[in-house]
Amino acid sequence: MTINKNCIIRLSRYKNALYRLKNLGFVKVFSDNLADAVGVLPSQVRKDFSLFGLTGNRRGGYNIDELIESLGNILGKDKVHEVIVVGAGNIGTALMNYKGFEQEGINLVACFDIDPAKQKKASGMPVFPLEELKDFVKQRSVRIGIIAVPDIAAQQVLDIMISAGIKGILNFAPIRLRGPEDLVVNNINVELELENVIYFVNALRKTRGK
Amino acid sequence: MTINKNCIIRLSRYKNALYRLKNLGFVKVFSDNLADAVGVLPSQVRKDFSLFGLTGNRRGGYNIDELIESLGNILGKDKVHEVIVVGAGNIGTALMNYKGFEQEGINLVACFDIDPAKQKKASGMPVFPLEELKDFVKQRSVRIGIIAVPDIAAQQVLDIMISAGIKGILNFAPIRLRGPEDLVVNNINVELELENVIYFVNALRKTRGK
DNA sequence: AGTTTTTTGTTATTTTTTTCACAATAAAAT
DNA sequence: ATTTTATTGTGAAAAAAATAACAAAAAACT
Ligand SMILES: NC(=O)c1ccc[n+]([C@@H]2O[C@H](COP(=O)([O-])OP(=O)(O)OC[C@H]3O[C@@H](n4cnc5c(N)ncnc54)[C@H](O)[C@@H]3O)[C@@H](O)[C@H]2O)c1
Ligand SMILES: NC(=O)c1ccc[n+]([C@@H]2O[C@H](COP(=O)([O-])OP(=O)(O)OC[C@H]3O[C@@H](n4cnc5c(N)ncnc54)[C@H](O)[C@@H]3O)[C@@H](O)[C@H]2O)c1
Repeated sequence: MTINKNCIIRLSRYKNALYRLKNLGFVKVFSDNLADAVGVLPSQVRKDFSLFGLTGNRRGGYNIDELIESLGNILGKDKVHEVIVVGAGNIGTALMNYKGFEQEGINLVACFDIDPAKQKKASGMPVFPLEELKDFVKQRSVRIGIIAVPDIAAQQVLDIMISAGIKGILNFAPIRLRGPEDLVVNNINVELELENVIYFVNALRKTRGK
Repeated sequence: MTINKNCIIRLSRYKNALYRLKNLGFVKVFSDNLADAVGVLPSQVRKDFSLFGLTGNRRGGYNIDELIESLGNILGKDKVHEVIVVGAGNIGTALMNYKGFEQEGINLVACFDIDPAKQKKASGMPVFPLEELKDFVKQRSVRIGIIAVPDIAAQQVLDIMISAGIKGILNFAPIRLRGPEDLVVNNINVELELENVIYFVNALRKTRGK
């Protein structure tokens, strides 16, 4: 059983689909419902579940509440996770304003920036000077951080975060970050994804005529 | 030769790494330099290049300028691509303010929103009423669009975009979009990525003791 | 009660992707 | 001019992931 990023991503998607099905009033679900909701094959759903010992009833499908609970446990939804943001620019501000994290047990607790003009402690989420990051993270044992600073600053910010005890990073800077082997880094590169969409639109136009 | 999303993503990464190397004054590059910059094995780099007929010189590596040009052609960097944004909220505004797209030949030309309070034609990028999307897109033959509206509105917005002629989507709404087979959709799901980071941080803590 | 139908859970198969391995070759060194 | 060294380009091998296949089991039906 190899822990595979795509597999965990699928678990999150199953969980989100289950929330929706539950809201729609469903009580049980079959692997092909989930497959359809997420865009994979039913055998993939059952394979993923099997990997984590998630079981249903033959001919009876899966109980949605139980499945949500089990997936929640696997994905760490049983506790609230505190997360810091570094960089109070366009992206950092968008994240701080976003209301959707709370329901997922993700709690953005503070932001840090080098620009004094961005710093504010009054209303909304506090934005502290970068120098205060280390103490804050250590004191509150924050493990997860988001990097939303320009690419040239990203590695240096990461190094500070690592020294403070951060173990997992969501990185928006379009640069490959270097860190110890046990550091978890997921990258979101908007330009790359757009460029990729453009490539495939062109590629399809070429192959499918017109 | 199967066109594979990850492979194209790697081509973009190689291209970005080459920009940096060029700025640093390098003229030629070896597969292991690129591999290191991007975080893959040298054989992967050569395999990718081989798939697209990109060649270098045995023992001489690759000429950076030539490689940038070739990758640029493959990735459609020879022309400027017009892109529209739908949803002038947190994410939409962050994207509109972002200066980095221009250098990549990506031109965000307009935004559309249903909320009259968000609409403005004066300074900066124009934000038009949603009803004007179809005409705008048809008239300018825009092919690519970004969805930055709440999840409940995303599918309905997509349908409008498709009817207007949009062929490729970058979607920020945490929902699976349905469209015709030849529609290209890349999703950016920030919560999912964060949840994933959290999972692996916890998983590592469990396996590696402490 | 027995038969049919449906859906799981898991093993086997296939496909895809990555990695290896090495001959071909060009530059550098002798 | 010959030898050594370094690096590509690609076909073969290995690894990983996805898909299919199907026996086991449980519900529904007769
Ligand atoms: N905004 C977008 O839509 C977008 C799109 C694609 C990629 N990105 C990437 O996301 C990242 C953030 O983009 P943005 O548009 O929010 O940038 P931004 O310039 O709006 O904000 C960056 C913030 O980081 C702060 N900062 C700079 N150096 C710092 C440091 N060493 N420590 C702490 N704070 C520091 C700045 O003061 C600023 O507030 C960038 O790497 C960018 O390339 C953004
Ligand atoms: N902001 C974030 O950091 C963040 C994080 C994770 C996911 N997301 C996702 O990104 C999307 C956008 O998030 P946001 O924070 O920018 O939302 P937002 O609420 O700030 O903005 C949404 C905008 O879309 C507009 N809108 C609503 N329905 C519309 C319609 N039918 N047609 C056109 N415009 C419409 C609204 O008027 C608003 O301006 C959402 O799907 C959200 O779940 C955002």
